[in-house]
Amino acid sequence: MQITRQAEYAIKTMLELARLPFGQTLRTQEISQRQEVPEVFLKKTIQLLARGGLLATQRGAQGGVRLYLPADQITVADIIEAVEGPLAINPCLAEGQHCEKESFCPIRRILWRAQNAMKVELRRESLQEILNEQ
Amino acid sequence: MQITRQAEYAIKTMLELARLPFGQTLRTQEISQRQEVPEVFLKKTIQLLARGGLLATQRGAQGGVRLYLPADQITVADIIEAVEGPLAINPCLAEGQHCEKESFCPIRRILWRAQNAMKVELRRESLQEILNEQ
DNA sequence: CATAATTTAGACTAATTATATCTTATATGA
DNA sequence: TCATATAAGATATAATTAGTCTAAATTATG
Repeated sequence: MQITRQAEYAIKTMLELARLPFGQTLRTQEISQRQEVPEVFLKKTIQLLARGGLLATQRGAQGGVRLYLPADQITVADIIEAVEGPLAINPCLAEGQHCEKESFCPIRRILWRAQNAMKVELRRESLQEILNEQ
Repeated sequence: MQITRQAEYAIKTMLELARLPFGQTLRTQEISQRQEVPEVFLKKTIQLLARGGLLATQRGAQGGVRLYLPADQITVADIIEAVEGPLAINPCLAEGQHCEKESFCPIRRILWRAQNAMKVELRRESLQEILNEQ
């Protein structure tokens, strides 16, 4: 019932980048040091975020990572989904999933409500708003 | 971000028992067949529920498993906690946990809200109410 | 008291998921 | 065009979760 460590690292990374003026890059190494996450592992995490359309990466000297969208257009839900896949607390509740017991399964209904309540919160605020709150 | 398969089996088991008049027992084998969960694994799950104070078990002939409390006093949150431990979407958010960054960590605040919203839903209805809804 | 039914307990295996490392490809600037 | 910085991709290791098997303990019943 926990998000993965990788998802946590991803959120930290995105927040770190969201503090910069939009468009500015940071090296993975720098992020890893500031947020105290293992660098090589962070690179893989960044790959997932890039594939998910949340980060732009640039190789080579002067390269690095930057947000693909402005911080007011990204939510924590987006980040978790980019790293873990669909936000679902049970396989049968992932979007696009159907179960033949769906119509009468009492578990599905209660879990769906819980999942939905959680999603609503994770989508409520953008990274920008989260940082402004402090 | 998912509950474990074991937690799902546990919820199914508890709902199956909640359909019976309070005090009535069912054999593990019977539950496993009705709910289509592997029997030997279900036994382990039942142990956890019994240790968590949710089930009473009785060995021997005519033995079996029954609810320890009436179905209107049990929530899905109770069941998940008995099987998985504290309901937390990140280690730092488990009850009793403290983190020195707590006061200013932006991740903690947003995740806490999401976790709380989910918990509220999982505690909103008793097993009795869940079954009555159908 | 003997027997059969049934759960308990623990060790073990297999599968899946998470984490970490190593190698390759690409971009930049001298 | 070469050396270096940097991310991408592939592979290996570790941890967790899921499931099985065996033996022992408990209880009801004849």
